[in-house]
Amino acid sequence: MELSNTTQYAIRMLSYIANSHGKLQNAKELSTILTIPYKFLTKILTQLVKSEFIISIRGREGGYKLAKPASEIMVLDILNQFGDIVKENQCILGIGTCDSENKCSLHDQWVIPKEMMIKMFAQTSLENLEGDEFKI
Amino acid sequence: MELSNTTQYAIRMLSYIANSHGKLQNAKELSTILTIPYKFLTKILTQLVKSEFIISIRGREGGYKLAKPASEIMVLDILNQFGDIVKENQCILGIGTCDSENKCSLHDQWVIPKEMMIKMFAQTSLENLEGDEFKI
DNA sequence: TCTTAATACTACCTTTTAGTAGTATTTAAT
DNA sequence: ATTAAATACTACTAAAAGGTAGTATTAAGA
Repeated sequence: MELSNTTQYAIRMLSYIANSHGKLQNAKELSTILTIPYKFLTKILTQLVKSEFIISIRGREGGYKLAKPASEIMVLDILNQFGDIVKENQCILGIGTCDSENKCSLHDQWVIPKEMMIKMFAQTSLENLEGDEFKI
Repeated sequence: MELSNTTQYAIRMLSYIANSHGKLQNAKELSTILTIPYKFLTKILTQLVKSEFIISIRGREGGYKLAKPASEIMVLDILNQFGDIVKENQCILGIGTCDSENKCSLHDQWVIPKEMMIKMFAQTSLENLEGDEFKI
Protein backbone atom coordinates (compact mmCIF):
# COMPACT_ATOMS: atom_id res chain seq x y z
CA MET A 1 0.00 0.00 0.00
CA GLU A 2 2.65 2.50 -1.03
CA LEU A 3 3.46 4.74 -3.95
CA SER A 4 6.14 3.36 -6.27
CA ASN A 5 9.68 4.74 -5.99
CA THR A 6 9.24 6.41 -9.35
CA THR A 7 6.08 8.22 -8.26
CA GLN A 8 7.65 9.30 -4.97
CA TYR A 9 10.69 10.62 -6.83
CA ALA A 10 8.52 12.40 -9.39
CA ILE A 11 6.50 14.20 -6.74
CA ARG A 12 9.64 15.25 -4.88
CA MET A 13 11.32 16.51 -8.05
CA LEU A 14 8.28 18.45 -9.20
CA SER A 15 7.78 19.79 -5.73
CA TYR A 16 11.35 21.03 -5.60
CA ILE A 17 11.19 22.51 -9.08
CA ALA A 18 7.93 24.27 -8.16
CA ASN A 19 9.65 25.75 -5.13
CA SER A 20 12.29 27.34 -7.38
CA HIS A 21 9.68 29.67 -8.89
CA GLY A 22 10.85 29.60 -12.48
CA LYS A 23 14.61 29.43 -11.87
CA LEU A 24 16.02 26.60 -13.97
CA GLN A 25 17.13 23.52 -12.07
CA ASN A 26 19.56 21.06 -13.57
CA ALA A 27 19.61 17.30 -13.14
CA LYS A 28 22.98 17.14 -11.43
CA GLU A 29 21.92 19.45 -8.62
CA LEU A 30 18.52 17.83 -8.27
CA SER A 31 20.23 14.48 -7.92
CA THR A 32 22.51 15.78 -5.16
CA ILE A 33 19.85 17.70 -3.28
CA LEU A 34 17.14 15.06 -3.45
CA THR A 35 19.57 12.11 -3.18
CA ILE A 36 18.05 10.34 -6.13
CA PRO A 37 20.43 8.36 -8.40
CA TYR A 38 21.41 10.69 -11.26
CA LYS A 39 20.68 8.37 -14.15
CA PHE A 40 17.36 7.30 -12.77
CA LEU A 41 16.40 10.88 -12.07
CA THR A 42 17.16 12.02 -15.63
CA LYS A 43 15.06 9.18 -16.95
CA ILE A 44 12.11 10.37 -14.88
CA LEU A 45 12.72 14.01 -15.83
CA THR A 46 12.53 13.09 -19.50
CA GLN A 47 9.18 11.42 -18.86
CA LEU A 48 7.99 14.53 -17.04
CA VAL A 49 8.96 16.64 -20.05
CA LYS A 50 7.09 14.35 -22.44
CA SER A 51 4.01 14.37 -20.26
CA GLU A 52 4.24 18.18 -20.15
CA PHE A 53 4.63 18.71 -16.44
CA ILE A 54 7.91 20.51 -17.04
CA ILE A 55 9.83 22.00 -19.93
CA SER A 56 13.50 21.48 -20.53
CA ILE A 57 16.13 23.88 -21.89
CA ARG A 58 18.92 21.90 -23.48
CA GLY A 59 22.59 22.75 -23.72
CA ARG A 60 24.89 24.62 -21.37
CA GLU A 61 23.04 26.67 -18.75
CA GLY A 62 20.02 24.52 -19.46
CA GLY A 63 17.72 22.82 -16.98
CA TYR A 64 14.11 22.29 -16.09
CA LYS A 65 11.15 24.38 -14.93
CA LEU A 66 7.42 23.88 -14.59
CA ALA A 67 5.42 23.91 -17.81
CA LYS A 68 2.45 25.55 -16.07
CA PRO A 69 1.56 27.20 -12.75
CA ALA A 70 2.15 25.03 -9.68
CA SER A 71 -1.50 25.47 -8.76
CA GLU A 72 -2.51 23.62 -11.92
CA ILE A 73 -0.44 20.48 -11.33
CA MET A 74 -2.34 18.07 -9.11
CA VAL A 75 -0.70 15.20 -7.27
CA LEU A 76 -3.33 12.89 -8.78
CA ASP A 77 -2.09 13.82 -12.28
CA ILE A 78 1.39 12.67 -11.29
CA LEU A 79 0.08 9.40 -9.86
CA ASN A 80 -1.86 8.73 -13.04
CA GLN A 81 1.15 9.47 -15.21
CA PHE A 82 3.23 6.86 -13.41
CA GLY A 83 0.56 4.20 -13.17
CA ASP A 84 0.00 4.52 -9.44
CA ILE A 85 -3.68 4.28 -10.01
CA VAL A 86 -6.34 5.19 -7.47
CA LYS A 87 -9.63 4.85 -9.24
CA GLU A 88 -13.15 5.26 -8.02
CA ASN A 89 -14.33 1.80 -9.09
CA GLN A 90 -11.06 -0.01 -8.51
CA CYS A 91 -11.48 -3.25 -6.54
CA ILE A 92 -9.13 -3.44 -3.57
CA LEU A 93 -9.09 -7.24 -3.90
CA GLY A 94 -8.33 -7.14 -7.60
CA ILE A 95 -11.61 -8.77 -8.71
CA GLY A 96 -12.32 -6.62 -11.72
CA THR A 97 -14.13 -3.39 -10.89
CA CYS A 98 -16.21 -2.75 -7.79
CA ASP A 99 -19.35 -0.74 -7.25
CA SER A 100 -22.36 -0.85 -4.95
CA GLU A 101 -24.14 -3.27 -7.30
CA ASN A 102 -21.30 -5.69 -7.72
CA LYS A 103 -18.89 -5.66 -4.85
CA CYS A 104 -16.12 -7.60 -3.16
CA SER A 105 -16.25 -8.42 0.54
CA LEU A 106 -14.04 -5.46 1.48
CA HIS A 107 -15.83 -2.94 -0.72
CA ASP A 108 -18.07 -1.34 1.89
CA GLN A 109 -15.23 -0.84 4.37
CA TRP A 110 -12.95 0.52 1.66
CA VAL A 111 -15.33 3.10 0.18
CA ILE A 112 -14.75 5.91 2.66
CA PRO A 113 -10.95 5.72 3.03
CA LYS A 114 -10.63 5.39 -0.75
CA GLU A 115 -12.84 8.43 -1.34
CA MET A 116 -10.76 10.48 1.09
CA MET A 117 -7.54 9.42 -0.54
CA ILE A 118 -8.71 10.19 -4.05
CA LYS A 119 -10.17 13.52 -2.97
CA MET A 120 -6.93 14.45 -1.26
CA PHE A 121 -4.76 13.58 -4.26
CA ALA A 122 -7.18 15.31 -6.61
CA GLN A 123 -7.33 18.53 -4.60
CA THR A 124 -3.67 18.88 -3.71
CA SER A 125 -1.52 20.83 -6.16
CA LEU A 126 2.20 21.46 -6.20
CA GLU A 127 1.42 24.93 -4.86
CA ASN A 128 0.06 23.29 -1.71
CA LEU A 129 3.37 21.51 -1.22
CA GLU A 130 5.49 24.66 -1.17
CA GLY A 131 7.33 25.71 1.94
CA ASP A 132 10.79 25.56 3.44
CA GLU A 133 9.81 23.63 6.54
CA PHE A 134 9.53 20.30 4.74
CA LYS A 135 11.88 17.43 4.20
CA ILE A 136 12.91 17.24 0.52
CA MET B 1 -1.37 2.51 -4.46
CA GLU B 2 -2.64 -1.05 -4.49
CA LEU B 3 -2.28 -4.22 -2.49
CA SER B 4 0.10 -6.78 -4.00
CA ASN B 5 -1.36 -9.75 -5.85
CA THR B 6 -0.19 -12.00 -3.05
CA THR B 7 -1.99 -9.96 -0.39
CA GLN B 8 -5.16 -9.77 -2.47
CA TYR B 9 -5.08 -13.53 -3.01
CA ALA B 10 -4.41 -14.18 0.69
CA ILE B 11 -7.37 -12.08 1.80
CA ARG B 12 -9.66 -13.77 -0.72
CA MET B 13 -8.52 -17.25 0.30
CA LEU B 14 -8.86 -16.59 4.00
CA SER B 15 -12.19 -14.92 3.43
CA TYR B 16 -13.47 -17.95 1.53
CA ILE B 17 -12.11 -20.39 4.10
CA ALA B 18 -13.73 -18.35 6.87
CA ASN B 19 -17.04 -18.56 5.04
CA SER B 20 -16.84 -22.38 5.12
CA HIS B 21 -17.25 -22.38 8.90
CA GLY B 22 -14.82 -25.15 9.75
CA LYS B 23 -15.43 -27.41 6.75
CA LEU B 24 -12.06 -28.30 5.23
CA GLN B 25 -11.28 -26.69 1.91
CA ASN B 26 -8.67 -28.13 -0.41
CA ALA B 27 -6.27 -26.29 -2.68
CA LYS B 28 -7.61 -27.67 -5.93
CA GLU B 29 -11.12 -26.42 -5.27
CA LEU B 30 -9.92 -23.10 -3.93
CA SER B 31 -7.89 -22.61 -7.09
CA THR B 32 -10.92 -23.30 -9.29
CA ILE B 33 -13.39 -21.26 -7.29
CA LEU B 34 -11.15 -18.25 -6.73
CA THR B 35 -9.43 -18.49 -10.13
CA ILE B 36 -5.98 -18.25 -8.63
CA PRO B 37 -3.20 -20.32 -10.28
CA TYR B 38 -2.98 -23.60 -8.37
CA LYS B 39 0.75 -23.62 -7.74
CA PHE B 40 0.84 -20.02 -6.64
CA LEU B 41 -2.14 -20.57 -4.38
CA THR B 42 -0.56 -23.55 -2.63
CA LYS B 43 2.58 -21.53 -2.03
CA ILE B 44 0.54 -18.83 -0.31
CA LEU B 45 -1.49 -21.40 1.64
CA THR B 46 1.74 -22.85 3.03
CA GLN B 47 2.77 -19.37 4.17
CA LEU B 48 -0.63 -18.92 5.80
CA VAL B 49 -0.13 -22.18 7.68
CA LYS B 50 3.33 -21.14 8.87
CA SER B 51 2.07 -17.77 10.02
CA GLU B 52 -0.75 -19.56 11.84
CA PHE B 53 -3.75 -18.04 10.10
CA ILE B 54 -4.89 -21.51 9.05
CA ILE B 55 -4.12 -25.11 9.89
CA SER B 56 -3.65 -27.83 7.32
CA ILE B 57 -4.64 -31.49 7.42
CA ARG B 58 -2.36 -33.47 5.16
CA GLY B 59 -3.11 -36.57 3.18
CA ARG B 60 -6.26 -37.77 1.47
CA GLU B 61 -9.41 -35.95 2.64
CA GLY B 62 -7.12 -33.22 3.92
CA GLY B 63 -7.43 -29.48 3.44
CA TYR B 64 -7.35 -26.18 5.25
CA LYS B 65 -9.40 -24.38 7.87
CA LEU B 66 -8.96 -21.31 10.05
CA ALA B 67 -6.60 -21.67 13.00
CA LYS B 68 -8.72 -19.33 15.13
CA PRO B 69 -12.12 -17.62 15.06
CA ALA B 70 -12.73 -15.39 12.03
CA SER B 71 -13.40 -12.50 14.39
CA GLU B 72 -9.78 -12.68 15.58
CA ILE B 73 -8.12 -12.43 12.19
CA MET B 74 -7.78 -8.80 11.17
CA VAL B 75 -7.14 -7.69 7.61
CA LEU B 76 -4.24 -5.62 8.93
CA ASP B 77 -2.56 -8.81 10.21
CA ILE B 78 -2.71 -10.24 6.71
CA LEU B 79 -1.26 -7.07 5.19
CA ASN B 80 1.58 -7.12 7.70
CA GLN B 81 2.32 -10.77 7.02
CA PHE B 82 2.78 -10.11 3.30
CA GLY B 83 4.73 -6.89 3.61
CA ASP B 84 1.97 -4.59 2.42
CA ILE B 85 2.80 -2.16 5.12
CA VAL B 86 0.61 0.72 6.27
CA LYS B 87 2.34 2.28 9.20
CA GLU B 88 1.46 5.28 11.30
CA ASN B 89 4.75 7.12 10.78
CA GLN B 90 5.40 5.91 7.26
CA CYS B 91 6.36 8.71 4.86
CA ILE B 92 4.24 8.72 1.72
CA LEU B 93 7.16 10.22 -0.22
CA GLY B 94 9.61 7.65 1.09
CA ILE B 95 11.81 10.13 2.98
CA GLY B 96 12.44 8.05 6.10
CA THR B 97 9.71 8.35 8.68
CA CYS B 98 7.26 11.22 8.99
CA ASP B 99 5.70 12.87 12.00
CA SER B 100 4.40 16.31 12.95
CA GLU B 101 7.90 17.40 13.97
CA ASN B 102 9.70 16.22 10.89
CA LYS B 103 7.49 16.02 7.87
CA CYS B 104 7.46 15.81 4.11
CA SER B 105 5.48 18.25 2.01
CA LEU B 106 2.53 15.86 1.64
CA HIS B 107 2.43 14.83 5.28
CA ASP B 108 -0.37 17.12 6.47
CA GLN B 109 -2.68 16.19 3.61
CA TRP B 110 -1.93 12.51 4.03
CA VAL B 111 -2.56 12.25 7.79
CA ILE B 112 -6.33 11.88 7.71
CA PRO B 113 -6.73 9.46 4.78
CA LYS B 114 -3.91 7.36 6.19
CA GLU B 115 -5.49 7.21 9.63
CA MET B 116 -8.79 6.14 8.13
CA MET B 117 -7.14 3.45 6.09
CA ILE B 118 -5.17 2.02 8.99
CA LYS B 119 -8.17 2.14 11.27
CA MET B 120 -10.29 0.34 8.70
CA PHE B 121 -7.74 -2.43 8.15
CA ALA B 122 -7.16 -2.78 11.89
CA GLN B 123 -10.85 -3.00 12.76
CA THR B 124 -12.01 -5.27 9.97
CA SER B 125 -11.88 -9.01 10.67
CA LEU B 126 -12.61 -11.96 8.43
CA GLU B 127 -15.95 -12.21 10.20
CA ASN B 128 -16.85 -8.81 8.79
CA LEU B 129 -16.19 -10.11 5.28
CA GLU B 130 -18.63 -12.98 5.47
CA GLY B 131 -21.70 -13.09 3.30
CA ASP B 132 -22.91 -14.65 0.07
CA GLU B 133 -23.61 -11.42 -1.73
CA PHE B 134 -19.95 -10.71 -2.50
CA LYS B 135 -17.69 -11.42 -5.44
CA ILE B 136 -15.11 -14.06 -4.50
C1' DT C 1 35.29 27.61 -33.74
C1' DC C 2 36.17 24.85 -29.85
C1' DT C 3 35.09 23.41 -25.34
C1' DT C 4 32.11 22.42 -21.79
C1' DA C 5 27.95 21.64 -19.43
C1' DA C 6 23.69 20.55 -20.00
C1' DT C 7 19.50 17.27 -21.79
C1' DA C 8 18.01 12.98 -24.74
C1' DC C 9 18.32 8.35 -26.36
C1' DT C 10 19.30 3.41 -26.47
C1' DA C 11 20.53 -0.46 -24.33
C1' DC C 12 21.65 -3.06 -20.68
C1' DC C 13 21.93 -5.02 -15.70
C1' DT C 14 19.82 -6.08 -10.98
C1' DT C 15 16.25 -6.96 -7.76
C1' DT C 16 11.69 -8.03 -6.58
C1' DT C 17 7.29 -9.97 -7.53
C1' DA C 18 4.58 -13.28 -9.90
C1' DG C 19 4.04 -17.70 -11.45
C1' DT C 20 5.46 -22.75 -12.81
C1' DA C 21 7.37 -27.61 -12.50
C1' DG C 22 8.49 -31.69 -10.37
C1' DT C 23 9.05 -34.51 -6.59
C1' DA C 24 8.47 -35.97 -1.72
C1' DT C 25 5.50 -36.82 2.07
C1' DT C 26 1.25 -37.83 4.41
C1' DT C 27 -3.02 -40.35 5.20
C1' DA C 28 -7.82 -42.20 4.27
C1' DA C 29 -10.06 -45.66 1.57
C1' DT C 30 -9.98 -49.93 -0.78
C1' DA D 1 -0.27 -53.43 1.42
C1' DT D 2 -1.57 -50.44 -2.36
C1' DT D 3 -3.60 -46.66 -4.35
C1' DA D 4 -5.19 -42.17 -4.68
C1' DA D 5 -5.75 -37.60 -3.13
C1' DA D 6 -4.19 -34.38 -0.51
C1' DT D 7 -0.25 -30.93 1.48
C1' DA D 8 5.00 -29.61 1.60
C1' DC D 9 9.44 -28.71 -0.32
C1' DT D 10 12.96 -27.25 -3.61
C1' DA D 11 14.12 -25.12 -7.52
C1' DC D 12 13.38 -22.82 -11.54
C1' DT D 13 11.33 -19.27 -15.10
C1' DA D 14 8.95 -14.83 -16.49
C1' DA D 15 7.66 -10.18 -15.97
C1' DA D 16 7.94 -5.77 -13.81
C1' DA D 17 10.32 -2.29 -11.25
C1' DG D 18 14.48 -0.14 -10.08
C1' DG D 19 18.75 1.35 -11.52
C1' DT D 20 23.22 1.93 -14.52
C1' DA D 21 26.31 2.89 -18.66
C1' DG D 22 27.59 4.98 -22.71
C1' DT D 23 26.88 7.87 -26.42
C1' DA D 24 24.47 11.52 -29.11
C1' DT D 25 22.70 16.05 -29.29
C1' DT D 26 22.26 20.85 -28.02
C1' DA D 27 23.76 25.52 -27.06
C1' DA D 28 26.20 29.10 -24.14
C1' DG D 29 30.68 30.97 -23.34
C1' DA D 30 35.59 31.47 -23.97
